[in-house]
Formats: sequence, structure tokens, C-alpha cells
Amino acid sequence: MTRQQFRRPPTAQEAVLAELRLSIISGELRPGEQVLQDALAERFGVSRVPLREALKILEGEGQVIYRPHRGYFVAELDIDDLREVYRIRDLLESEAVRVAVPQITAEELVALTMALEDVERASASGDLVTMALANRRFHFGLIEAAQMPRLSRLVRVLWDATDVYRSLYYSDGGHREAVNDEHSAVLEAVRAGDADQAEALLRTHRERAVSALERVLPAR
Amino acid sequence: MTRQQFRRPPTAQEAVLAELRLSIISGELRPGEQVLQDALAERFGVSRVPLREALKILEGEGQVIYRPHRGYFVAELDIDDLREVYRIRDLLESEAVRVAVPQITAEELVALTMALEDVERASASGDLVTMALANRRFHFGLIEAAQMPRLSRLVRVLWDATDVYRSLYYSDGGHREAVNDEHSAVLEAVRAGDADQAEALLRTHRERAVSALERVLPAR
DNA sequence: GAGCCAGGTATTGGATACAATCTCCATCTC
DNA sequence: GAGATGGAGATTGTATCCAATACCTGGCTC
Repeated sequence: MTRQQFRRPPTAQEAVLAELRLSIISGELRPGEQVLQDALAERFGVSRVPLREALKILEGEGQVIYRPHRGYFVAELDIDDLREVYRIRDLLESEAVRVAVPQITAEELVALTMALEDVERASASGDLVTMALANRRFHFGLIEAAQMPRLSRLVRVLWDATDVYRSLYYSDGGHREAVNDEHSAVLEAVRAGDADQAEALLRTHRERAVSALERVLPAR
Repeated sequence: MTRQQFRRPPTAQEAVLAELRLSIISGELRPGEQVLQDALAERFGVSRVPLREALKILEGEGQVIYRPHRGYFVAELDIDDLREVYRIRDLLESEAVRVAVPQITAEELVALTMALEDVERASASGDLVTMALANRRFHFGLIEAAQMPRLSRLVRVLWDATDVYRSLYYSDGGHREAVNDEHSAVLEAVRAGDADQAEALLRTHRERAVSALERVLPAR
């Protein structure tokens, strides 16, 4: 059994970046709110320099908005943004699946299966954090099988942008059940080498999530 | 006649960012080369802090690679990367055109026409820098008519990633001529409201560029 | 001679201090 | 009273300085 290695971030900026992501997902930093650098830096126990570098990364991902001499503000996502993100995801993820399915390896299929089971277990026990992680492993396991690193990166950023809302979707037990059924069907199609079917199933999978979220989000 | 307003960058980081982009496009900073912070900061007449923030932006765009405690290195683009970038552009730009054509306004059409003429003039006089700028105005004028800000942003980053090679393509007079014909045909289709035709023409337009570049680029 | 270790140098990472800018509110002008 | 003006306080932007890390070179061991 290999020892679980501590991956202490090699730099403060990376540690701060991870913390910032958590703060945004958890809603501790609320949309629209200004990121007060002095206060946050003190809370993280670092100076403002690494904090600002981490914020620049988040700016590039659209998670925060930068206004010169005014500062950084947590991005607000309205329903139109959500639709746009999902539309772009549709384009990119569909391509990934079409490329991935014909060339997926046995190892990757095993990883996918395990991720799927992890989602089911976490879903049953109501552990939403674990479920979200396993869900990512499932989806990105498939996407990364396309061997298109830039595309994977873009999709990852799009997922991050809507992370806040995804947990909202999972908090409903009915949705969790649907997700599991949909995952199984997708995996089946991938195993059968039916890219078109997998693509279609994943599209439905996403559309379910969007329309559920549209009912919850403010209309702008 | 309104006076040309000075847009002096409000912060050093933005000024440095613009300079860095130029240095990369012009090849002054060569692919794979390490960005030595002290030297560059001195050359730009700023401290390392704003330089580092500008580099973080470029890192997010994939223009430079960051390795902790080692520094920033100018990204290298091989032929597979180029193909991937163009494949993603195809997906995103095709969507943009499909959305844009049915809803484009008269003002936007005028802007497009003017951009097209600017490209032709610059092409004829062999002014490659002006041509590249006008070419962007043409393409992004169309893309932005889709009113999908995130998609526009992603496409812009993809263009930036391959800027180095685009000027290579334009340096050939024959290519420049083909580009002008293709632009005219695209504009015609957009005017006629034929989104499918515009999409197809733009796809060909891109494919010409890729295959020409593939013949020039190192095979890895 | 190959490989390893130690120490010096170059370079990056981060803390602090100060400068520039914005925001807000009181005051003044008309 | 509406709008302009000016200044105090808060916040961001940048320069400088020091610490931490990586890289390179020379010497040592076997």
C-alpha cells in the first residue's frame, strides 16, 4: 500500500488559489461581493502578493471580475450565463465523446466504472461533496480519453464556473437518482462503442440539469 | 471630428501585458525560452510584481507555462496543438455564426463591410500588421454578433494562441488573395441570411489556413 | 571514470512599505 | 436645493528587500 502523499502546495499562491475556490463554491464569498485583499490575505496568513496572483488565475477563468483600481469582485452568474456555459459545454463535450469513444482503453473503462460506482455510493449516503468529486471523475474520465488537453482544460473551466449551482442540483434526492440512471446508460453506450448514443445521452443529462436549475435561478 | 483619446493603460500590469503579447507574437520571446523576470522588468521599466501578474494572465491563456520555483516559459505549439486549436475554433465559431446570422443588425453589417475593405487595402499594400488587425475586426465582428460573451472570449484566446503562425500564413501573397475572396463570399452569405452557407465557407477558410501551416510547422 | 555530495550563484517567491487611486461625504457655489 | 469641489480615509498598485528554492560546478569517494 503506497503511502498517501501529502501534496502540500509548493507555493503560497497555489494554496491560496485552492482556498479561494473553496470559498467561492461554498458561498462564503458571495457573488458580486468585493474581495477585500487585506482581510483575506490576513485570514489565509499570507501577504497580498500571492493572493493577487491567485486572483489573476480566477480572473482568467471568469470566476472573479477585475476592475483596475477598484479590485476583484466575485462573478455573478445569471440565467443567460448559465445557458451560455451549458451551450458551450454541449459543443465541446460532444466533440470529446465522439473522439473518445472509438479509442477508449480498457484501463480508462475500468476507471469510469469505478467512478460511476463511487457516485452511486456517495449519492445513496447523501455525501454531496464526495459525490461531486466522483461525478467529475466520471465525466472527465471520458472527456480526457479524447486526448485533447486544451479542450479538457476549457471544459474544466466551464464546470468550475457553474460549480456553485451544481451542488444545488444534487441536493435533491430525485435528481441524484436520475443522475445515476443516466450515468449507467452512458457507460453502457461507451462500452458498446456507440458514440452517437453516448453523445445523445450526455446531452439529455446536461439538459435535465439546466432546466432544473433554470427553475431555481433568478431571472436576472 | 472627435479627438483620438489617449488610452494610457491605467495600470502597469496592463501595459506590461500588452508588451508581452507583442514580444511573443513578434518572436522576440521565443517558444520554450524562459522569461527572466529581472531582465524583462528592467526592460519595461517596472518592478517584477506587475510583470508577474501579467504573466499569470498569459498562463491562463496558455501562452506561457508556469513551473513553480522555476519560472515562466514561452509555450511551444506543435502541429498537434495547432490542429486541436483549430478543431475547437471550428466548433465554437460555427456555433457563433449560426446564432449571429439570423440576428445581425444593419450597423454590424456596416462594420463588417468596412473591416473587409480594410483587410483588402492592407493586403494590397502588404501591410501585414494592419491586415491582421482588420482581419480580427472582420471575424470578431461576426462572432460577437452572436451576443455570447463567454464564447467570444474563448475564441479570442484560441486566436491569440496561434497568432504567431497566422502572420506566417499572411506573408504569402497568394494566401492573402484567397483570404479576400473568401471573406467576400462569407459576407455575401451573411447578408443573404444564409447561416449554413456562411458556416461552410468559414470552415473552408480555416481549413485552408491549417493545411498551409501544417506544411510549414515542425512535425514535433 | 562514474556517481554523489557540498557549497556558491542565479532566480523565483513573498513580506513589507509606500505611492496612486478611488470612494464618500462635507462644504461651497449658484 | 442641485451640482460642483475638495479633502479624509480606505483600498488597490508597485517598488524594494529578504527568504526559499533550484541549478551548476568542483571536489570527493569508491
